[in-house]
Formats: sequence, C-alpha cells, structure tokens
Amino acid sequence: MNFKQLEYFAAVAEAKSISGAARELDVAQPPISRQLALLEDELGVTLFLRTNKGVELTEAGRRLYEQSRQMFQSLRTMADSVRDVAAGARGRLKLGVIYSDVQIATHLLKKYHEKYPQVELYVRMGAPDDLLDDLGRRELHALFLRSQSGRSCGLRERVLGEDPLELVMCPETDPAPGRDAIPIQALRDVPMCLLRSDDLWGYGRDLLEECRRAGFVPNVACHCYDTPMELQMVQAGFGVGFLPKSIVAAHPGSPVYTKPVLEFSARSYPILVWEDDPYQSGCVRRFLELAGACGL
Amino acid sequence: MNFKQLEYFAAVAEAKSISGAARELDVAQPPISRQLALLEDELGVTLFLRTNKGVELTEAGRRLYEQSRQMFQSLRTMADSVRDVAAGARGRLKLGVIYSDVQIATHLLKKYHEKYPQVELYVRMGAPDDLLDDLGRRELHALFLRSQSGRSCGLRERVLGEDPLELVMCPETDPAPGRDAIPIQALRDVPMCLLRSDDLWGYGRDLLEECRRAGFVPNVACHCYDTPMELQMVQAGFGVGFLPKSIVAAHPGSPVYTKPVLEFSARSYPILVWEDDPYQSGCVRRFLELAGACGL
DNA sequence: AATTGCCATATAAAAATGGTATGGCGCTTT
DNA sequence: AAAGCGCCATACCATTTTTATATGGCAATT
Repeated sequence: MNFKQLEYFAAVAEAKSISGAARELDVAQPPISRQLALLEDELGVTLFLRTNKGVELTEAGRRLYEQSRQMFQSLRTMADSVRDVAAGARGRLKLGVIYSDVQIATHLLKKYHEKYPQVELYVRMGAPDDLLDDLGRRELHALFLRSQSGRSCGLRERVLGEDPLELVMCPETDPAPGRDAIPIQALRDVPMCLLRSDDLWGYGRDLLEECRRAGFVPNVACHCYDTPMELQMVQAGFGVGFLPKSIVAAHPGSPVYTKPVLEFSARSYPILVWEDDPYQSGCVRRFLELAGACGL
Repeated sequence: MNFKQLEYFAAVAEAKSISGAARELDVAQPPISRQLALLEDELGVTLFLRTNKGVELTEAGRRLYEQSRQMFQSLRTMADSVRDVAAGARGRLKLGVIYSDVQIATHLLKKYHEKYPQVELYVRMGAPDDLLDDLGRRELHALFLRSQSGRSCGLRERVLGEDPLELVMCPETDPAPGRDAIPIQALRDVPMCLLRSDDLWGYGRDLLEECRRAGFVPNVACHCYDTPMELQMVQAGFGVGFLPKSIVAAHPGSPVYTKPVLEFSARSYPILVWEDDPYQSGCVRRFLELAGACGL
C-alpha cells in the first residue's frame, strides 16, 4: 500500500466513478483502475462494487475511506508540525534563571511566548553553578545569569541590561537615615549580609575591597548562599545587604529599600548564556534571536 | 512524501546510521541516502545531522520520527480494520424483531455477539409491516418474524424453529378448569382477545375458522394490534388469547398460562427474513450463516 | 601514512507507473 | 433491434522512478 493508491482510492470514492476520478486527478483512467485493483489485491478485500454507471463503495471500502481521510489529515499535520519544529515555532525550550534575573527573564519570556505560543517552556530557578552544570549536561538550553562569571569558557553570552548594585536596608538598619546616598565611611562597623564571596558570584566582593581601601574591616554579620535568603535577612534587620537595585524595586510592598554608596558605583549585568552549538534546535535559535533584538 | 520514504527514515532513525538501516532493510545504502535527501527537500527541513560515524536526529527529525511511528501504527490498524469489515468481524448489524420472537432473537444474538464482539448491534422491535418497510428501505438488514407472511416477495427466509399456538388464559377465564387441553366446543361464547385478523399476521385466523367449522360464531371481545397488548388484555381478564406457547413460557412469574386446543393444533414458525442481495455486507453474511447453522 | 567506516554522488539496470489502444458490458437512443 | 454511448478492465508500449554498482570525500583510528 502507498499514498498514491490511497489517494486514487479516495478520489474514486468521492467521484463514485473511476473515470470521473481520472478526470479530477488529470490522469488517464486505466492507471487508476490498476492501482485500485492492486490495493484490493493487497488488502484481499473488494472495495468497490462495479456497476454499469460507475462504482459504489462496499462496507469495507467505506471503512477504508473514513480511515484514509483521517490518515491524510494526520499526514498534513505531521508535515506541518515538523516544519514548525524546524522553524522554531514548536518544540521545547528549557531555561535556567537566577533569582536576580527573574524580572528580566519573565519579561523576555512573555514576549517570546506571544510570538511562539506553541513552544513548551521549561523554566528552573537555581544557583548559578547548578544551572551551569545543567547547561553543560544539555538539560538546559540557556541561562539568565549575571556577569562576573569566570566559568563561561566555551559559552556564549549576551548582555541584556545593566543594574546598579546598591545597599539594601530597612528603616531600622539604615546607616544614614535622611540621606539619599551612603558614604562608605558610614559602613564602618555596620553589620552586613552578603552573598558568600568565596565563589565568583557574590555581588559584595568589590564592596568589601572598597571598605578595606577606605581603612576599615567590614563587619559581615551573615554570609548568604543565595539572594532570596539575603533579602530575608536584611528584611529581618540583621544588617544591610548589597544587591542589584532592580530586585528590590520589583517588591514595592516590602519595607526594604536601597540607597547607592557614595564614591563607589558598581553594576551587575544581566546576561544570557548558552552553548555555542551550530546545530542548536530551532526554538532555541529563535529565542536567542529575540533576546538579541531585545538586549541592550 | 510516501510510505517508503517514511519507512526508510524511521529505519535510519532507529539504526542511527544510513548504512545500518540499509543492512536492516536489505537494500543498498545509496537509495536510502537519496530518499532521505528527497524527504528533507520536500519538507525543507534537515532531519539528521551527518557525523563521521553515523547520523543523529535533529529536533525536527525527532518530531517526525515520533509522528511517523503513530502513522505506521494507524496504517496497520486501518488495514486490519478494513479486512475485519470485509470478513464480517466488524461493522454494523441492524435487526428488526417482533415481540413474539424476542426470546429466539436475543438467544441467537447472544451467540452472534460472542463470536463477533466487534460488530455494533442495532435492534428494533415493532410491528411486522413497519419492520418490512424498514427492510425495504435498507434501514434494517434482517427481521425476526413469524411465518404466514404474504409479503415476503423478493425476500429470503429461514425457519428458526417452531412454536405451538395455544390458548392463553388466567385462572378466572379458564374455559375448562382442571383439564390439560380445551375442547373446541368449550370456546363457545368465551370472550377472546386476538391479534387483529384483517391483516395477514394475526395468529387467530385459523382458530376462528375452526370455531365456525365447529358450529358457533366465536366471540372476539377485543382486537389487539400487537402481541404485548393482547397479553395484557388476557392478564386483565378480558378473555382468552391465542398465542405462541413460548411467549408465555418465557414469563414464569406471570399468572397467565397456556393450554392446547383439543382437535386443533396450529403452529407458528419463527423465521428470519432478509433481502436477497449478493453483495450483502460481511457482518450480515456472517449473521445469516450463524442463523443457518442454528436454525431448525 | 594507511586503513576503515561513514555518507554523497554518478551512472546503468530494474521496477513501477502512466498513456494509448482496445474489448466487454449494460443502458439509452434511434 | 441495432447503433451509440459511457463505464470499467486488459494489453502493451513509453516514461518515470527507484534500485544497485562503482566511486569519491571525509574524519577517526591503527
């Protein structure tokens, strides 16, 4: 059995006539006659009753006709969906996001999903190192991280924006109430909650350096493994934090707020990171394109 | 696109190698290479990444593979179901049954359904003339009737059994209590509920004739249009009826019972009636075969 | 450097498919 | 009643498609 036979068969069924189907398909009558006979032979079933003025489906033929219509339908669907996958309009996109990038990631994904609604999105939040491991294992296609990475060897990245790093505090722990910016000297002896700086991702490393340069040993009250925890500690009054301004700005109801450090401006850069693979799947390519178009 | 290309494609996907698939399918390698290229051209999509030690599905190729498996599955299903329809193991069987034949019909259908469980059964009860009309309109395939028909011109029939016609009564209307059979003379003046005898289907016609031969005019208290109604009238004490013994026997809890008429034995013959069509659908043929094997 | 295994291409043989001519059959028309 | 018409089936040749053989390029291994 092959498509041509089924196609001929369906045309004959619709025209209720072999010669009629031949006219419809723009081929001669005998080929259709023959293919029909071959199909009947292969199935071992009579599909049409030949009358003097055309043909008529048997019960079995009716069944084949119904099924073959579904067949053609799913054939078209199949071809279309394969093209969609290749074009990146369908498929699976798996992304990793660090807490600091939630805003920018969701914003970008919203635009992406509006443009490619058929792509299934998988998103996972986690620590940068864990996400990078998954990226290496090809379990994620791209990551929303912050620049400063020392690990992006063999990886491609794209800067998506910039974000000033500022001190985070609540009214009780404000080292300089009433002032819009905080002089570095005001941080002497102030307890700080910072991301652990023994790896490469902590935002506070340069701030600590700056404090030492200013002549005092900073007081790190708490080392946090992740940003959400740091925010919670700051909110609980443990001390001041040092985080991208946008994270705090995104929580308008929260009692915490930020102020810049006078004489010290640091920035963190949200970046998109991915493997440099020339055979990247379509939806990943489209996503990276969109990120490129939306990037800074 | 055609089946061969899909088949080759699936084999390559499974072997992760063109030459491997060629060995598997027992064809040379170049044809597969070429059909694959044709398929990719038609879809406008790269389905495999060619490496130095085989090939690897792309995302789009993976999609096509998944879909093509379903495709092959439904293809097999389709062919099988068409053969089933032709063999009579699948399809639709529409039957008409008169009340008197309910027992024999259900019994036969039970056996049929055990043998051909995939056939959808449609059964309808009605008056003989209505059923015959539907048979003529091809809305029913066969009917369970009783012989005596004058209308079966052009129809084929098969006797399925025989059934003595007996008087039906309840204790209050018994014309000869204490006796096993009732002499015809005992029916003089006894009110009777009979199927209307102005058409050809009434069971009582010959009984009325016999009464007249015995020298009295029978007292027909009620003319019934159908058997269930006649039974109800008899049960309500309107008079005695005259019906196939098996109908009453099938209602063991009922107060009505039957007795034969002495010196007059009439029988009715359950028959199966159908159109004489050489292109009868498979399930009808199988059903008639089974009826033939089970018939008297 | 040679060998091996892979895929792609070119070409000739084989197979399948399509077109033309023709015949049988039943119905309608003259 | 015979001729004409439209239908499907068959026979046969032409064309197209598909296959097999031979060969080349390429990368990895020996």
